[in-house]
Amino acid sequence: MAKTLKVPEATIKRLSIYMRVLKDLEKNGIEVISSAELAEICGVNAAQIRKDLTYFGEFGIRGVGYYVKELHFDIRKVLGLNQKRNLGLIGVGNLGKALASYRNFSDHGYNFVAAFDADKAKVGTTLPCGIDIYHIDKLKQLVPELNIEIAIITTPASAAQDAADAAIKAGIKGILNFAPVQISVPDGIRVKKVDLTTEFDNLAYHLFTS
Amino acid sequence: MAKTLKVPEATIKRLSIYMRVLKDLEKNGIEVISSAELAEICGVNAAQIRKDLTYFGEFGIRGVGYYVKELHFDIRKVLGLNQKRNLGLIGVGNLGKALASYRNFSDHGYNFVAAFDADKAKVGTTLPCGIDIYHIDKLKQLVPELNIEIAIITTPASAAQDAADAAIKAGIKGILNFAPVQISVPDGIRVKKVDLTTEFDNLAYHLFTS
DNA sequence: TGGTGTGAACAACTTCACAGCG
DNA sequence: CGCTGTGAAGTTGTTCACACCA
Repeated sequence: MAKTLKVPEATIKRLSIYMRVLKDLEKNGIEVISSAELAEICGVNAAQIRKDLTYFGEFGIRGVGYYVKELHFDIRKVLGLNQKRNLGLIGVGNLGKALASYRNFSDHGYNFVAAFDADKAKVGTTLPCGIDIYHIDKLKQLVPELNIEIAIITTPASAAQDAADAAIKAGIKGILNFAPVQISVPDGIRVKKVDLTTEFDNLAYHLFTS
Repeated sequence: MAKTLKVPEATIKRLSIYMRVLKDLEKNGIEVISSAELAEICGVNAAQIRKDLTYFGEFGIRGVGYYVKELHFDIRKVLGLNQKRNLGLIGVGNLGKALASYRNFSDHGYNFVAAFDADKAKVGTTLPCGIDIYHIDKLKQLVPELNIEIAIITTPASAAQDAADAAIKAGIKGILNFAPVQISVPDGIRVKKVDLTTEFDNLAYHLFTS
């Protein structure tokens, strides 16, 4: 019985992790798992897992645990990941190329369908992974045409805001921003920033301080 | 007057962001900034910034704000980022190569000094960015020799745990793990996992669910 | 019996509101 | 006067502990 209390942001993040682990367990033929065992693998508290799940319903069997395959399917559905998503890459540098060819994304239903760059020398060429590179001006046309839902920005910091503006004007609703700069967007558009340097800073702090 | 109350994890993460913004402001010749202005740029609450800073001392001037250059320096010091760090890359695939050549890291004092891989065909060659590739067996020797402090794991999931084990045996204390798998480590070793697929999942959830 | 589902206690983090200082 | 620094209030997220059920 799905309740519609507001779901903590932290819960959403963990569900995505549970899903990955369940997928793995399923592949290895594990059929049933308890919250305690799953917690151990995911590195979280067992009550946490049970509580996370109650936001969306009851999925377990008392005295037994959870059916791996079933729970995997249910979480998938809850997260809206039971369908493929088309991605557009904006900014074809080293990082962009690496992301576009990262197998793990397509394994999870995320497919790059086009790449965009301002550099005329790159436009018209094709990435090793088979994705064509278009000029940024083509966003407006290709976003609807190829049904691109999410833009991945891997431009230099100085070009990131323009890239975001162009993507939004073309109809993009979600952006994953790898450029080391905060970009501002109108209401209704969702941006996630992935700041790798921040991760280093954090690690360094914990390693070398006090 | 630095107090030694425990510092929230969330505060550490934000300090790293403030620092990046302050660095930028300094470059643009801004000399003074109020918590309200800085908050606006960072997308957080002004009181949050002031509170974050109180964990480490008093850095502002009432009625005025903060001296950009000074605050930048102080946060840098607090985070232990006032010195360079040597990184070792383990797993020379597309992602690894992209990270090693990412200018933004070296701009912030993080330098890749060696790369390691199990593939004999890669060993002995040099990356475009000038970093030599060694066999994983060389970790034990080169980690102390090159003073490598942090390992960046970009191997396939199946090789990540072995890579971590080897790095730890060689004396590494901090690991940034890009492989899509949870790795387990002994006490005293710090691991940060960067899970890019999770970021997509999160974005997709917010975009396409209720 | 053993493990889920969950209210209630607890802990962590954020925001408010204002005293106090430059 | 304006903006910092900070106790106190408010909010959000986590863990406990146990009733309940397969």
